[in-house]
Amino acid sequence: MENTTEKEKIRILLESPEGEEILRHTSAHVMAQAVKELFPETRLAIGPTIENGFYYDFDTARPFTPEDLDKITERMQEIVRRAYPVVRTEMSPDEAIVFFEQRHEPYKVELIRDLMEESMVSLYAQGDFVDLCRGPHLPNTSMLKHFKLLNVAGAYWRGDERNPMLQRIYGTSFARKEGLQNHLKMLEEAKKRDHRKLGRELDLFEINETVGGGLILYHPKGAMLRWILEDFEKAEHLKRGYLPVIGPQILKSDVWRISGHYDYYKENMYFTEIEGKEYGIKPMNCPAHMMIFQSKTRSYRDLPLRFFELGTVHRHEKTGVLHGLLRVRGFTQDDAHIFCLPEQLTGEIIGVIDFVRDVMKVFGFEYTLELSTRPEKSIGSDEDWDRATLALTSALEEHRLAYTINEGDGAFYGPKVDVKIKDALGRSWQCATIQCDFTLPERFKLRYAGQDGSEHRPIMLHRVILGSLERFMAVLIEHFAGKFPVWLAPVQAVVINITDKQLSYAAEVKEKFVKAGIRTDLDARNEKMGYKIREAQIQKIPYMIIVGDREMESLKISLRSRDRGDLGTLNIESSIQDILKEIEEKRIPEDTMEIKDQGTKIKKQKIG
RNA sequence: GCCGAUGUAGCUCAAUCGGUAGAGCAACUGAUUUGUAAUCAGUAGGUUGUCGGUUCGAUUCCGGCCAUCGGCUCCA
Repeated sequence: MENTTEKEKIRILLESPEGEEILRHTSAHVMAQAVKELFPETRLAIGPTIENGFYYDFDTARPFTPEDLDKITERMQEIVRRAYPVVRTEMSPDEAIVFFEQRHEPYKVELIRDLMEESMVSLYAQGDFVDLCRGPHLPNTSMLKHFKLLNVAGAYWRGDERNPMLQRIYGTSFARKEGLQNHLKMLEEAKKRDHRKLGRELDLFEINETVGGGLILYHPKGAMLRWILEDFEKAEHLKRGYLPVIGPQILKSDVWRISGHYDYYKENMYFTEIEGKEYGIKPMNCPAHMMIFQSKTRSYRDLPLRFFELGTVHRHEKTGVLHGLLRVRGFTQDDAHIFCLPEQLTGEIIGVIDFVRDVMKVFGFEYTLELSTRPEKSIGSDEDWDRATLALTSALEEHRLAYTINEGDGAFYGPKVDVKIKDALGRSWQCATIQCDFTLPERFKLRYAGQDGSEHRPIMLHRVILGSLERFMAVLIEHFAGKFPVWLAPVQAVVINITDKQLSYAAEVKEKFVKAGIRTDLDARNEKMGYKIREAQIQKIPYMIIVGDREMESLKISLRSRDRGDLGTLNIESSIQDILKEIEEKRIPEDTMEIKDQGTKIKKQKIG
């Protein structure tokens, strides 16, 4: 028997991040054991831990059903009750191969073949179940308490689509009941905030089967939100010396040959034909910007030149990857290309990072920076790479910005800095990215006249701040759970009359708000006030302006805030001023940051 | 693209064993004139995703396609 202090110690250890990782790993083994007991013909593949959980891949005769998950859960609980000690043994890779061949586990054998240079491999056993595993594990299966199997999915062996598809079961496991409960609550909250659900409920946008997958129809309120973001972006870019440019939707394939897209990106592009000439619908904005740079002789005095475009691009994405506004086939990027002198590069990068900082502050996002360096498959000279990487790092260092390095994760044409923002549920999203590119200036033969009178190649940065407006809107919707700050709310206020008697006064009040520049509706329907308030709350309209006899007689209004409830009877003019101030300051509602969890889901989208 | 699930009214869902579909909300009409999250009554609304097969008869069974959802893969 363990004494209490010993138990206490173990409990504390298990609650640490490392402890929970071990716990989850053992959970995966217990699940595999349960599956083997219930379906002995199943072959084991791999079962690692992931953020907040674990999974195990199985090769099965038939896919698992939700009922199977229930059975597996029951059997897991039984295995926990059986309280098997978890025993580590070691053997040489050769012995291990024989061992797993005897047990008819071909995937394990394949894994061991990659470990042949090791002198020993470790195995963990609990009861009859033995798995190849580096460990460590819990000493006993009875220590598993709070776990739940979540879903089944197909997954390729070793993540390669040429390999057979296995059945993966995802689950989660925690040392404390509250941990599990919180996590499940977070998943539920994420479901409630799902931008696809809120997009319908708030009547922002739709994706229509007849129109096509991955193509967005913005409804008036969604389009309003887009406009607000676009106006904001235009103003911010003008403040920072960007010049507007606009390229066409289709460009002759000649351009795509120059840019390299015709060779490297063709399978993601759509093509059309005009009078026998092939045109490509743009998947990126850069070639048009290159052409505009090229359109006349440029001098070093013109640089830096910052071309900005809210550029709508179309990319062929496989049907299975489409996902609401997050992964679409047509989207608009807040795209810019900065052409500069070598000595301007660091300053320009800092300028973009500052830009990102300012913008993310406005929306209330925390973020982290990641530097991605040269990948194996890449083009350009070592000098170019070194110079560009140095420019990025020195910009980060000079600004004393914390960043992590993704070795070899850069674009094939240059290194990049990605910005990962973190939403109210702790999930991260990639939005902004800054990429150095030597290829395109080369391919388009861009040049400027230097101070020395000779021609030089400018350096170019691609960058987006919000990334794709579609994606950013999705993140905003989920981050705010549809309760947008007033400045972003498509409808900022709604006038609610109590009876028909106040209709004309209500219309007057609405006019005053509208004239002041506040997006205000009038709900003149013959419904009870409570009904209209309920509807406005559900529509997450920031302010409800209530007018009854009392307000009409005193020429006042009663104001109700979506977030703070009844604010009492107020003057029209001072209410307008207060709301305008809130809009001006782009104030963020306090309750946005409700639930935090470690859940991390990274969605990337390429820029051009 | 791959594995699995799903597709019924604008939305959320129901329909026993195969016998041509029903509710709530929304919409519309009428009554009601209301004080901080749902007033009452009535009316209308459907080629059950789509194409084909089996059957006397298909929302139901089978197959193809499309789309969506959960993943995988992909994401210059």
